Amino acid sequence: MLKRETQPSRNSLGASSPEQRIVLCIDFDYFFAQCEELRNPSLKGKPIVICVYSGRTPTSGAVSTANYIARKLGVKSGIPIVQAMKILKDQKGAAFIPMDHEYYETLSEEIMDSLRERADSFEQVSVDEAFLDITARSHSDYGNAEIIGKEIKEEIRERHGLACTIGIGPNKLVSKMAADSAKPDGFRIVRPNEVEQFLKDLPVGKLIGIGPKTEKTLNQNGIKTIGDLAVFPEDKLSELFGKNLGPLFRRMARGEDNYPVRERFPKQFSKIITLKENASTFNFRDDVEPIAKVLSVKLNQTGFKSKTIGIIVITPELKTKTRSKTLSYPTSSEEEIFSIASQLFQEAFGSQGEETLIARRIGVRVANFEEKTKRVGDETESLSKYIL
DNA sequence: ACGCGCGTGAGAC
DNA sequence: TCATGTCTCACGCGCGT
Ligand SMILES: Nc1ncnc2c1ncn2[C@H]1C[C@H](O)[C@@H](COP(=O)(O)OP(=O)(O)OP(=O)(O)O)O1
Ligand SMILES: [Mg+2]
Repeated sequence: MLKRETQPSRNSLGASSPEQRIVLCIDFDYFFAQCEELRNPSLKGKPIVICVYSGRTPTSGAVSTANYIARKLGVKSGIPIVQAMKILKDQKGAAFIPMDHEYYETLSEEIMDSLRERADSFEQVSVDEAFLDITARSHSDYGNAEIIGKEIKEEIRERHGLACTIGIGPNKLVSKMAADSAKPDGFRIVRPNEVEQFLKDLPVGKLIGIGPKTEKTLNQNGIKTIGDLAVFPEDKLSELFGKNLGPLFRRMARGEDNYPVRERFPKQFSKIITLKENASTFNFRDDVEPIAKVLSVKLNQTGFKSKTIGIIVITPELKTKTRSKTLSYPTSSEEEIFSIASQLFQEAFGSQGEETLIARRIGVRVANFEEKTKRVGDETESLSKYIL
């Protein structure tokens, strides 16, 4: 019962008519865990859990990712480490490895650099994921796109030793969903005339941007599949999700997405730590200063300065509270970040009186960047990452 | 009406 | 039965212009 699938554009072939793009999405398989296998091949065949230890107790923390052997048993991103330990307690040789983000970042950069050369335009979405616009070099031909995609996949395996999954489609949204449907070690093309069939029977929650909260609301309104969402009255959706998000969801359900593949630049940096014990007051020099230092160094290394400095407090109930302050000038100074963050913490925890805010985790954020040196074509603000 | 600053919430990785 | 860390975007509100 779906209707159309793309939106403007009729033309075929030739240059870059608005929606004859071909977009490739590449996503490395169980990335952090696969990186660990790469430097320690004896791990292969065993369950691997990449852990973010918070330092609260020796085992407290969460799982960053797990390889597919562990995943089959129920270990996945975000669950408590102890829960993963319980799941794997009878598995011989299960490996719990502390996250080594720098190492993964290094491998990622090497691969991303080689990918960038293979695209008309390139967008790195995360440490293990990127979009390549390959419209021109495939001449808008999916046969050519298939050849290019398979070349890339094998090149990464041969040159870098990593398995990845590639999805190809008429836009970022579809290419990403194609990749999601094919992992691990997969390759999938969804052509424009296949988009509707591809999407229609998937649960709405599989749509990028529809998380647990939105899915629940949709389900309560009888919307179970992406196909349901695609034909649900637009005004009702606007009522439920607002006049922008409602229609947006509907367009996404139709596989429509005009958002260009373009380089991204960071807009904020933050650092959050978990306190050894919950606290409503703490030693700024011990807790806040090192955070300010890290952020200052990062700003200086990347050549950004920020006008907005904020703090983040996560309560024992895991609610997030934030306070922020915008300066009339941009800064990267450690002292300044430290001093403003401290002020905001004082304020938030009520220097005197006030109800007592209790923190489980605290953090600092810098945002509102101005570039120190040059600036490249940063552009507009817009709706979601995936649609016009 | 618009842009900005601020706080919150949702989502992705 | 414990719940990381980092980032992006949307929304709603108040405010000044
Ligand atoms: N909730 C999280 N907390 C911390 N780190 C995360 C989280 N989710 C993902 N990551 C990190 C670890 C992942 O290896 C990496 C890439 O994420 P993602 O592509 O979603 O999973 P993955 O690469 O491990 O598995 P796969 O892509 O095969 O499903 O980002
Ligand atoms: Mg991945």
